[in-house]
Amino acid sequence: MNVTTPTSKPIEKLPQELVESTTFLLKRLGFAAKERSLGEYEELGLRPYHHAILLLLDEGSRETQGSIADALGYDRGQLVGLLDELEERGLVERKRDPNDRRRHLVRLTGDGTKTLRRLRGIAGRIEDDFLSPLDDGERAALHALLLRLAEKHEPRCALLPQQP
Amino acid sequence: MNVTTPTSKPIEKLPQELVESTTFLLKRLGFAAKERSLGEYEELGLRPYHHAILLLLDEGSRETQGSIADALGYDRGQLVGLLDELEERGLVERKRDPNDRRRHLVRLTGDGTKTLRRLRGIAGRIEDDFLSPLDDGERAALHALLLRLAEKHEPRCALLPQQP
DNA sequence: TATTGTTATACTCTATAACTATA
DNA sequence: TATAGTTATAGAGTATAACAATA
Repeated sequence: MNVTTPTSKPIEKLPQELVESTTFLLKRLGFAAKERSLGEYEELGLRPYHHAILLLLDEGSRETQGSIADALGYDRGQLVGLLDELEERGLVERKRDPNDRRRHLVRLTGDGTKTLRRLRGIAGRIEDDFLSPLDDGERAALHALLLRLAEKHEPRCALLPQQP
Repeated sequence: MNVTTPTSKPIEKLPQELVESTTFLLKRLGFAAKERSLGEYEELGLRPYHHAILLLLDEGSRETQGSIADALGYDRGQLVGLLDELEERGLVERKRDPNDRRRHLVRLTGDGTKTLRRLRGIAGRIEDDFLSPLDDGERAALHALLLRLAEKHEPRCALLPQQP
């Protein structure tokens, strides 16, 4: 459902109760951020999913497909297609793990590193534009609050080990 | 892509750069909030879209389909199906506007009001659980910050008229 | 001719599960 | 038998545009 484009006419207001709901704002802003990202990444023919994969590979050299999927929370079947697209463009390489021939080891290529640099630039611009209504202190405060929520709802975001 | 269910195994960490990105956290948390809402609303056979429509009708008695779509940012074609579902359950009524027979006037029924009460209860519980890592002051601070962003990215959320 | 609501279509996303090859 | 990766399929969600009635 297209929720992004404001009408040009006098703007009809959302119900007050929705605007007062923090989870509603999170849903709408998350959607807006996603739409923005999809649009900006399009110039490289990639999506945020690809960026996340390249970032992960850039951090810890070689990963198996299963560990990539687990770390990013992606479905393994979906990951195959994403890696196919990255491999076709020569941004990553897959090769069999000689120790366990069921596994594929994936790694960044030189072109992948270059493309990652461009993606970082795009992502940085999106971040800065999206947060432009806030000053630096407010941005830090928002990030800290979101991180607290993410530790509960997205445990992969946790900075420190969970205490159950 | 299934991003909700944490694995039971030792949790693989997301790339640090993603966790440090506020827009990334907004996307993930917005998605998590959406999934949570969809699940909880299921017991009534409804979705958050229906809740938003009922809230809008509850605020300002009779609305045309076009004004509902504009206020909520929904596609008009999609709204038809949502209203069909609400009408089948007897939660809203549609009738032609005698002044302009192209228009349909939509209003809440008594059952609609009752169901809205139950939806408010569900939404309140979701809100409280989702924000449970934060105390009251932190929740207010987060809401205020998100509202600032929403005024830019979702003008319908604006509390005061825009100054262009 | 423009607008309101409706319907139909197509396209994207994603969830599921069957399949292979290795272990 | 269980696991890693692959492939195929179906379903939900949504965007687009054609359409009928009315202005």
